[in-house]
Amino acid sequence: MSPNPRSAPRRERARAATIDEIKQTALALMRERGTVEVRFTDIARVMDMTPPALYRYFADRDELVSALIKDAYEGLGEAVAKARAEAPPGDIAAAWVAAGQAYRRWAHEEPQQFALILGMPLPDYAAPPDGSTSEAAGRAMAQLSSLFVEALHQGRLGPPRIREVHPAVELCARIKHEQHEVAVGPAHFQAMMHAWAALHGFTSLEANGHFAWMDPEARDALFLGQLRLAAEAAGLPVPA
Amino acid sequence: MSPNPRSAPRRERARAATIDEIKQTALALMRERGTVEVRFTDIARVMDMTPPALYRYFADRDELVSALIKDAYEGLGEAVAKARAEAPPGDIAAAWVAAGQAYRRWAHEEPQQFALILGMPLPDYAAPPDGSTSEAAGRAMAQLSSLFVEALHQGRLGPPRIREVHPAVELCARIKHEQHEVAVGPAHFQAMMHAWAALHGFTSLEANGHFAWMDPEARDALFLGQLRLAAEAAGLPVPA
DNA sequence: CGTGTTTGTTATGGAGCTTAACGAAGCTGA
DNA sequence: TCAGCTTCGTTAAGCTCCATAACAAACACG
Repeated sequence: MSPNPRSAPRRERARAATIDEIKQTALALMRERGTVEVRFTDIARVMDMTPPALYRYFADRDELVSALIKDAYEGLGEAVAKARAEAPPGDIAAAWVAAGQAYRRWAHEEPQQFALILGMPLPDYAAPPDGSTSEAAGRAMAQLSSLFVEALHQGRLGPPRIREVHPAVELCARIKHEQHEVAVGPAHFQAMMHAWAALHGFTSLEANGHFAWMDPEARDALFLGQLRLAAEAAGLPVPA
Repeated sequence: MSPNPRSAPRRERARAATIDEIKQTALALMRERGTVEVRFTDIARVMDMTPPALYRYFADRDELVSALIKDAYEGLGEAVAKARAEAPPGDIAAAWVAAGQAYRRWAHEEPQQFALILGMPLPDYAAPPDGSTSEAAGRAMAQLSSLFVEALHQGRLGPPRIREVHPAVELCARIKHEQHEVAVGPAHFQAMMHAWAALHGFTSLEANGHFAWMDPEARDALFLGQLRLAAEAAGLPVPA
């Protein structure tokens, strides 16, 4: 064992650390400038490197952005999952509020990342080829779906306030059900989508500054109202 | 009147036409490439001009984008107003559906313009200094508000499904009321915001491709369900 | 017509992305 | 230890685009 047997992994770790530093620097610059645009030149300058050096780690700028998008998907998913896990166990209403607040808070704190994954898709970014077209959609649905399942098991899932489920929607629900992505019936599937849309709408408008004329306290209250309304319509226990 | 007395206006008209052509070309390129980015070089090439010529009409690229944003505000506002006007007069439910469908259709047909005004704001674009921070928000509110007023006058505006209105929200509603931007009470003000958020959430998710895995027919049905739910919660007549 | 304005051109500079060519450092194995 | 390979960084250079400057043509108007 003349050299270090972990020498190769060490180099890999250094590489991983550099990749991470690049991404973190890119995020910091995005936050600083309030844009999703990011210049290789700036990243290099902050990192005390020359721009071409970055090409050892990312083939081009799009590849960096793709990596940032992937991270953002995970970041949002984790934030929501963590909030749900930290809510009082068994309390569906609290879990729904916690998840919604996490979604909103993440969007508010990371508007650039939020725009990256849920705003207009980049022209050339291809979703990771591992299946799911939109990972964020998948995660959101999974989080929501499990909430409904938990409520069902507790016998606290009421009928959603939906007049009738259109056959096409029912078909979609069945497909999702067979893919084990959604474990509830068609009516609750539709209710889930409505709840997600309402949550996302408020979040998106607020994150993009269209509620800036409102008092923060009013925004908070309004958001809670939106969550209550969605829960009520979906047949979930209504938060206090 | 040796030359044409309207000769000066003629030149102005030519200028206006060129400005319009630049903007239309920019929009066409945005649609074609699926981006909000637009290159002066490309616009000039399409218009058989050289890039510097464009600087006779717009000081820089940001000024062009600002003009496009302003147009987009108007485009969305007009689309919604037109749809409302064409709905059967006096039928609140139909008007709500028509307005919502117009909002959704416009976002679907012009995702770039939609992103421009309701997506992440550009870093350096300053809202037109004539007051309203977000014109789109103002227009949307005005459209919604007038819908509620009409329902009220018809005696068909029920109580919104809202438990209690938070004092901060009530204050916001009063301010808006005094500014003559919203002519309904606090509870219905809150209901309006909820309705707008739900409408916008579905529209935004769909326009950004996050419902692409769904059948178009299912999306249509889902959207209608969302509108019904929002109307019901707001105390508006519920569409059929 | 002659003058000043408008609108276009070509020439030029500067910034950013990206590739190519090269050098320094570190791992690897005799 | 030392030669060879890989990795990582540099400098040099080309391309594209934004933007300004300087200049030429078209045009309104007295």
